[in-house]
This record gives sequence, structure tokens and C-alpha cells, in this order.
Amino acid sequence: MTRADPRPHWIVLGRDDGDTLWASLDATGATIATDRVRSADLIARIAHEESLGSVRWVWSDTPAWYPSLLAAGVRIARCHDLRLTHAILRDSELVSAGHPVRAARAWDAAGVDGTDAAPALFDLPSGADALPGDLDSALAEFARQRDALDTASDPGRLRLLTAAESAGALIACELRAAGLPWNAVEHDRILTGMLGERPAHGGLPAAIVAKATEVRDALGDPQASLDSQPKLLRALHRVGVNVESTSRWELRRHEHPVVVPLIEYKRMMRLLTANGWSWLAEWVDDDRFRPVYVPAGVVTGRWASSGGGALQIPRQLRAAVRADPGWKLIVADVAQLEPRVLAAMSSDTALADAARGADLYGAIAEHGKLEGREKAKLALLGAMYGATSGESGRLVPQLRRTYPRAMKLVDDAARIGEDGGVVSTWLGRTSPPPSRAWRDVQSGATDDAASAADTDLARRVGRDRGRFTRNFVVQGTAAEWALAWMAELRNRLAAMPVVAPERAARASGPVFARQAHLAFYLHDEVVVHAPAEHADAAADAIVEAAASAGRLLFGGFPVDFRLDVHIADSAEKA
DNA sequence: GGGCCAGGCGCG
DNA sequence: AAAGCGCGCCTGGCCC
Repeated sequence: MTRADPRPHWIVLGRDDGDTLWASLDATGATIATDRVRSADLIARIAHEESLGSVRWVWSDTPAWYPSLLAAGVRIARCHDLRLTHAILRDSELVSAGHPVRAARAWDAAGVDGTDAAPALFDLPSGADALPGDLDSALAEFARQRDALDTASDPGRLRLLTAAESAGALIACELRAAGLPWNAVEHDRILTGMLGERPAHGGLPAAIVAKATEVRDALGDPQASLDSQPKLLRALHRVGVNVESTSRWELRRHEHPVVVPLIEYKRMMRLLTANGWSWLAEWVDDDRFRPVYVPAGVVTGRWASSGGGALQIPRQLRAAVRADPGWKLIVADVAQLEPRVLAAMSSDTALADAARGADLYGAIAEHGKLEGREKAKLALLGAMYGATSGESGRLVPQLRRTYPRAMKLVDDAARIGEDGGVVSTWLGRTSPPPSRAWRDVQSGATDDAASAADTDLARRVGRDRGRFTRNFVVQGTAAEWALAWMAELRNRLAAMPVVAPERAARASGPVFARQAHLAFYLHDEVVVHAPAEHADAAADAIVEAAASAGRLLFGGFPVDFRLDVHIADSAEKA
């Protein structure tokens, strides 16, 4: 390379016949150079460019490119994920109405599923649903996206969002590569303790069998089927337990001797079927749980997961999450993230004041003259979710008087949704427009021939949508805050020292084995796995990253994002 | 034997 | 007391 060669600002990658086509772009997006890289050389080439610093990788879909790099020990600092960015820009209110990025339908296709299996040559329906993987398509879409950002009504926010989204895409792959340290022996101990010894040849463990017998005795029917809802319902009716469903909350209201053992039986069966020995065998390998995280898998921008139920690990099993020897887990969750986000985005200083102390709900109870923090919590959740009835619904008006700005923000979002409009998060992620079916129901209600049932239906689905948009702005902005938090934390952890090879957390993969790293993420909570001597510094990084995320999104607005942080050998709550 | 739905329940 | 947001996954029961 000669001295005159400028460093590329972006490098766009595309696949071509098993090779990779490579385009170096300057900061204006002009192409400086193109190259063809053979697949055998690709990882080394990327590693080399990355080591020179400050390059942003532009690719179709992070899970299609990044896992093989991570497996080879290459971590990259920054990327631009075309698929995720497309989805944001396509729907965003901040992008001009007729912008060509909205019409680039090929980029609406689903990406790869995030498992690092070989490309799905066999199960991909020929041509359908495939994201464009070639360089020309990537360059064209990247140009459209840059233009959409440049011409957006608030480029700063949207750039922040798309950068955070792409960082999230990297993090999702990295979380899977590092895995969540999971102790199978401890998991087995918990299962055995709650369910009884695992039977050698199928069948139910002893404690469940005993519990089932208890339930059948109480039902006076040794043959009663406990796993079929309709049959169980009939059996309950026969002994005079007149419930409409077999759900726990309804059962609980009855005194009959069947109730307690039945609830216990359901709880045991749930643990067995959802997170029992077969889950352990299928999902935990080499002391790690490696779920597939799906960034923006939820319309609000929250992440979803696919396989392994990563978003539903029951609290009962938290003790099975255990640091490697000589390492620690740092578990951190944000206390009441959504109310804090609502305070900031509505500039409601009164609500922000309540969030300043250690007990947000307690402060709301005091300010809002509500009796006790439980009522305050109910009222606030009701306001954000759109409760209309029950105790929660009754408490909302009181809150509206105390925090008019915050409540106006969510009430406005609900009204717009009911009217068929769209709403946006703080950084510009916009809710999907109403479906065709929804609009048909609304227009059917204004028809001359509309029946009372038509208007009732229209009102009901209208309110349903209002509750969705009401919550969208808060849940979606909270997800943005969390992305910013994680992206910042990722950078801080990457700057931490490495430990000696003999201290490595071997199963965490080549990139993360010797350094503090993110191991789990769930909406408002992170778990970091760190060498014991770096645990305090990692905990500090988590706290500093949260403060930094708050400033990045909300500037100087005075709202605290308080964290609960624990350093321990297991993720069990103290 | 696979696809789809409802009920139920785990998580935030 | 059981309304009021967003998910994924398991089961039984139904369909083809």
C-alpha cells in the first residue's frame, strides 16, 4: 500500500461465486477501490483491515458474515447491517415519504436465522425470501440508506438508532459465541430436588408421579387426565370446582383440596417440559447455553430469541448460571427502566424527580397521593399499558394530575393509534401502519349499513391498537436506551485487560476466553462474565455505560438510570 | 405425519 | 382482583 492510499471509511462486502467482492469507500461513499477476495483469504484480510482501525464493515446481514469471524478469533468494532437498517428506514416517519429506500422490497426479506450452520442450500425455497448477497445490491442499498439518513427530518437521531441497531447485531452474534456459563450438574440438582430422580427409561420423575396421585385422589378419579385442559376442566367441575379455565389465578380462588396440589403439579410439569433434562441435553453444551438472539425481532425494537427460550429462563434455574473457576458473573438490571424513559422523553421533571431516589414507586405514591408503592406501581403500569378497568384503571386519572406531561405523551400515542396513525420512538423507529383488515373494520363502522356489532367491533379493535401504540413509544425507546447501554458497555469491556492463557474461560470461544465479556442480555438486564480480578472494573463499566447511554439519548435531561448490580459466582439473586 | 390453533405459563 | 403491553414454547386437539 502506498502512502497516498487513503484508509477506507467503509468496506462493503458481497458474495460472488464463493468469493467475496470487496469495495473500499471513502467517507462520502465514493468507491476508492474494489477487489476480489478468495474465501480462504477472507478472514485474514478482514482481520488485517480491522487491525488498522476505524473501518466500518457494511454487509447484508450480520449473522451471515460475523459468526465465522468470531469462530476464527476475529472481533470487529463497527458494522452497518443493511437488513436491520433497511427495516428501520423503510418505516420511519423521519424519512421522507417517497424515498426510494422504502421501495427496495428485496431488502424486506428475512435474514439468516443466526445459527452458524452452513448456508441453507437445501432448505431455502429457491430464490424466495433470500436477502440480496451480492456487492452491487449492497452498494445500491447502502447508497439509498445513506441518502435516506442525510435527508431525514432528524438525521442525528436516526443515525444514532441505526448505529446502535448495527452494534446490537454484532452483540447478538457475540453473545451466542461467548455463551452463558451454565452448570449442568447444578441444573440437574435443581431438577432432582424439585421433581425427583430422573427416571432411567422415560416416564415421569417420582415426585411428579406422587403429586399427580395426590391430585387424582382429590378429584376422586384415579384415571383423571391432568394434561388435557378440557378433560381436567370436566374433572374439576365433577368435584364442584366451578372454574371457567384451569389457569392458576382462577384455581387459586377456590378452597377445594385439589387446588394446591394441582397448581404444584402444573408448576412441576412446566419445569420438566420447558427446562427439564431434555432441554439441558439439547441446549447446554460444553458448559454454555447459546441461544439465538434476534435483534429487533419484536416490532418495538426489542430483541426476540429463537430456540432455547432464552427470554424465558425461569428464576428457579438462575442458580445453574455459574461462572467458570476463577471468573465471576456480574448481573445488572435497570430498576424501572420504562418509567424513567418515559420521564426523559416527555421532559416530565416531576416524574424524573420521583426517579431520582432509591424508590421510584414510593416517590410516586408520595407525590401522587396514592396509598403505598404497590398502588403507585399499578397506576404507572396501567398508564403505560392502557388499563381502563380494575384497580389499575381507576388509579390512572390520579397519576394524570400529578404527571401531566408524561401522561400526555402516552395518551397522545394512544389517540394517534386509535385514529389509524403511526407513532415513533425517541430515535425514530416507527410503528407499523394499521393492517388492511383493521382499516376495513374501521370503514365498515362508518358505513350507512353498519350494525351495532360493527361499531362495537371497530371501537374495540381501535382501542386495542391505541394500547399498542401507547406502549410502543415507551417500550421502543427503552429498547433504544438498552441498545445504547450495551453498545457502550461492549466497547468498555473490549478495552479491558486480558488474562494469561491458563486462566482462559475455554468454552467462551477464541475472542472472549481471556477477557471480560457480555454473556446474556434480556431487555433491561445484562450478565457479564469476567475474570475475578476484573469483576469490580466490569461492574463499574456497566454503571458508566448506563450513564453514558442516558446522556447519548437524552442529553442533559436530569434522569437517573439506576442499576442493581451483583457480583457473584452464580446469577441467583441475592 | 405435518400444520395450525388455543390454553397455559415462563420472561421483561 | 385478573384487567392493561411485548414476546416464545409446550401440550393437546383438531384439521387435512
